[in-house]
Amino acid sequence: MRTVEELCQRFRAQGRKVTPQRRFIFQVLENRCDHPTVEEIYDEVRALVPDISLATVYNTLRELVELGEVRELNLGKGRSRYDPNTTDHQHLICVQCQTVTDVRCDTRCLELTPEERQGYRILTTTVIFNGICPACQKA
Amino acid sequence: MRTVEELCQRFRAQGRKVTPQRRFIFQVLENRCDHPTVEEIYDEVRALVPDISLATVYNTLRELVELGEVRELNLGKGRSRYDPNTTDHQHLICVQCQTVTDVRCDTRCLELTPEERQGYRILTTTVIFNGICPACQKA
DNA sequence: ATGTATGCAAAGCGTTTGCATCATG
DNA sequence: CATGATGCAAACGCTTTGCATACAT
Repeated sequence: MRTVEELCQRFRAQGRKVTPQRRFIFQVLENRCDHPTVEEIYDEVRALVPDISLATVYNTLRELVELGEVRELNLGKGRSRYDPNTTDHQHLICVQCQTVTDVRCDTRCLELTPEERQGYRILTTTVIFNGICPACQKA
Repeated sequence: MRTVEELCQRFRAQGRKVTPQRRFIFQVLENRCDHPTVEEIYDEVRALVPDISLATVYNTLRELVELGEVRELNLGKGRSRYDPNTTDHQHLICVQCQTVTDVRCDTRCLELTPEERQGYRILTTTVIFNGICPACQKA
């Protein structure tokens, strides 16, 4: 995802408006690698703009996802998580505490053979490593 | 997943009861590779037991998942899909029509190095190939 | 006879939407 | 000043739960 200022420019360039609420949401997301949920983002932004509505957070996140500035992670049931890192990478998920960590690993070996492809045209490949994080291993 | 009769035995062995509703749900799932949703299973079972309740389908599916007889697929938003194939395999998903197809491919190359693992103990690796199915490519 | 399963309806949870009001460009 | 954004609350879709009744063991 771009910097807060770049995002503001991009929004304006598209006829969208830059409100204080949006600016704070961008700020909370910037350089974030802990894959927060909407609720977590909402709580942090609310510390800065006390009467922001949850719907505004949802709406702004949806726009950021549509613009390709943020990636939405649907890791099974429950709430979505948001990832401002839009470069190619995979995720490590702790099955106990649900912590999500970025991994960068070579996935080229996953290229399917024509038979395996079954006529599909492959666009992207998602890899999720499910495991137990260091903290949960101790407990 | 086991055969209908084997499942019935397993249920009884655990103190669970084998009702006609459950038997029909097992039957609809047996040898199934199209990854049906709860709604689809419900509709098919209802053709056999007209006044079965949706809650019974949900409850029975949950039990089958807990017993490891059926795998629940949470592919992003929306409803879950159920897969009676519990052997090691991956999925091809059409991003347009949401069709899910099984793939069997070698994922051994995805073994993470110690640095990549970041202290996690990896249990399973989920791979999803997102693409466009043959039918949608024509349209 | 005991206890689990059922159907129904209501509640739950995360997310979206409608609408009157507000404020950016 | 026009248009898009906001906050609120209600609606939504999927899933779970509470409860009285029915049925498998």
